[in-house]
Amino acid sequence: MPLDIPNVVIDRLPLYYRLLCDLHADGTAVVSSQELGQALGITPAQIRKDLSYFGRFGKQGRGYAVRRLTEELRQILGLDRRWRVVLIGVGRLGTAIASYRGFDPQGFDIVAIYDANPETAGVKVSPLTVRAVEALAGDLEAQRPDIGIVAVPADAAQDVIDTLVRGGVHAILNYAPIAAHVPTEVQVRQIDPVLALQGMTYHLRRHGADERSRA
Amino acid sequence: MPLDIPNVVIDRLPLYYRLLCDLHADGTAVVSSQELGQALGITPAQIRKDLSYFGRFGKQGRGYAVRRLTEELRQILGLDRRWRVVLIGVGRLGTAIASYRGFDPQGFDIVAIYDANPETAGVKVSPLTVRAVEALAGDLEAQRPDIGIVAVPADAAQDVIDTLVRGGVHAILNYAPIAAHVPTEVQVRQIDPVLALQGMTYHLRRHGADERSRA
DNA sequence: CCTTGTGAAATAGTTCACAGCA
DNA sequence: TGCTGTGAACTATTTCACAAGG
Repeated sequence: MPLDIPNVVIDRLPLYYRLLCDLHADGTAVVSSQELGQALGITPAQIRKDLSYFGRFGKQGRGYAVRRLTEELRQILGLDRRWRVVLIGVGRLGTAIASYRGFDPQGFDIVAIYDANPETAGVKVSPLTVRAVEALAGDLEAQRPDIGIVAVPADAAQDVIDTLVRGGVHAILNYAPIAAHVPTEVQVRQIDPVLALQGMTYHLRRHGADERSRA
Repeated sequence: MPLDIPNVVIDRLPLYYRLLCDLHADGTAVVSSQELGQALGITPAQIRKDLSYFGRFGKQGRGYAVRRLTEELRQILGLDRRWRVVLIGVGRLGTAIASYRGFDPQGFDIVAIYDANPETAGVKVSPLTVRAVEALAGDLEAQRPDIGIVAVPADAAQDVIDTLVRGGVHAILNYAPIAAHVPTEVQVRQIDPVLALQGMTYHLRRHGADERSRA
């Protein structure tokens, strides 16, 4: 119902969802915001507030029914269906992504994989044959996938992203080290280990004195 | 000098730094906050404010000298030195990380790689031999690396992280799908494609009507 | 002109603290 | 008692808007 839910809230939901799935697998039936917070390093108040945007899922004095809340979050996040994913770029990283076992159980099906290198066109990952990237635009029209994963070199990435967007893809997971340009209605998430490392070295520096004194 | 710089600001700095490096490589000598913002999808005011936490690097009426600003950011982020990195987990993902060419030019040296699988102990990535994960704790004492990259399965990750922390590592890049528990003085960055995808499916759902009407 | 650097204003997000219910 | 759900208070972050300088 509510249309103006902060984006930070949305991005925490998958965290809650994953923990709840684990709890459910462990046989836990009820959990409090306190316990959830402890496990995730988030304050209980924040978790309660986040969930309250979507409804009243808890029972006072008890906590949240794990099964019920898992189901609600699955609905909210749109994980009650499967999503069709295309992967572009089948180098070492792309191959690792294509063969990652974590997507399928969460409802993400990689339905096609593409590479610009003509020598890479051939059977690669178990059920999928690598297609020429030139076929991407046409395939998008025919196949209408929901999500694109971009694992091509930086200098090819914006072109691939443009093709995906023109082909009607509204969600892109970008592993290429560029600031992707997309229309506002297209979701992008960036995965960039170098930026992550550089964000940490800032803190390491300011902390160097401590570290050295332990030597 | 200033000690209370918002963390969001720090995490944008690497973005600026990378763009400035690119501009420098292209021969651009001066750039305005306007232009930087355009390229990164960030408001010019935000960029000016972010930079102002660290000093006055611009010239009114002109903009920022690319070379100067790049140099300042390199200092600020601690990229004016090399950092020693250990990688734990040499499966498909770990192998892709170990052979990624993007770390070295940014000052990150992978100095050792570890795996729990005894069969994996042997020469793997060009200059490095995979070591048994049992050797990690001892090696940390001797080698004192700065950063750990964790690419092991979820159920092994917290143990590895504990070992890294006990061994004096203060920055961890975690690819394992768990909420890592570390003391506050240890930096952690999470790389989790499934969480990223799940954050996007929420938006895809709320947008489904548009998409279907195009069919 | 043009663009920075920056207080002040506005917005966004988090935490508090307590009423209400099992 | 124990815990949720939630306005209100607080804190953080972004944006505005303009003086000042080249």
